[in-house]
Amino acid sequence: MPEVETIRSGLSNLIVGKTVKAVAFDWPKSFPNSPMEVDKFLVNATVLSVQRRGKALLLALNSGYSLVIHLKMTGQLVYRDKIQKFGAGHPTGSLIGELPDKSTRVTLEFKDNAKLFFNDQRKFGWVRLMPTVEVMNLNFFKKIGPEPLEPAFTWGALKTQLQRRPNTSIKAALLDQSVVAGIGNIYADESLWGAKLHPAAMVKTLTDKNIRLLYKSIIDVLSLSIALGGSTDRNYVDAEGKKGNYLKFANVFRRDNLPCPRCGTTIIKLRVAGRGTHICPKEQRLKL
DNA sequence: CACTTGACCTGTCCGC
DNA sequence: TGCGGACAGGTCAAGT
Repeated sequence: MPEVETIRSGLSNLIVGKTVKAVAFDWPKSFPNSPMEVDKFLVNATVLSVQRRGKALLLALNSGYSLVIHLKMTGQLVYRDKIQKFGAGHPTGSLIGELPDKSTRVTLEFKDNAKLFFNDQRKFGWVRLMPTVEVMNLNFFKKIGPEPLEPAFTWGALKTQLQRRPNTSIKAALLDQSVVAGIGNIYADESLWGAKLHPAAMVKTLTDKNIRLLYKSIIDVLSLSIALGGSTDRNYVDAEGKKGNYLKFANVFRRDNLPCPRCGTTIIKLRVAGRGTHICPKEQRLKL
């Protein structure tokens, strides 16, 4: 979510008010709309806003339609102005080369000749054009949980949401977007380390104290990552093509065989909820 | 119903 | 070098 939020704020400054001139796309799973729909509701439409819900982006258009975008693991949304320069010498400092490249699935061209590229190496992500009033009817949004950085998300709200998954591991629960929106594998590991909880601990075994600490940890971790422009594990870049800086400050994620920043114990990697998981084995104990 | 496992894709890295 | 297998930030369908 911090990565998507970073893209959202960047794109908001770059494309709101711009009008689409042309659209190129060729991979139906990445962009399933027909050329007819695109001509009618996207070409000549002006971007009204760029919003985020969970890990999805919503670009509202003045045609009554919206572009809904999910980047999944390797998606990128990179903006290039009309000059089409790139690399370290460019004012934006983009680390992505010339676009489009082999991973480009969708290109939006604006009337001022600026372009927005949707790149996605693994083709898991998607862009979808649909009526704005129907967006929240997508299953993805119908079952999505609370936004962790909204004021309504209190520790009690976290407890209530967790009680919906009592018999699963706390890691699986945190990754479940219907429990809390926006926590992915990196932030689940970092939040659990912050709260000194073992990721395989059953949700129903957590105490109120555990949940309060976890709540604070989630908010701290997500807020810090947004402040640092998100995490670049491999593919992630922001709307200007720049990498995020959070992983330099991560405590456990991808730090197996390195010392725990709190106690010095060697961090280990295990598999929980089918995902690579990093913990301090001394501080994050599985109570029996 | 609650929960877990594979599938969706491409690319990279590691061991033989 | 080459090849096979495991793994990668997420979600969904199908399985138990």
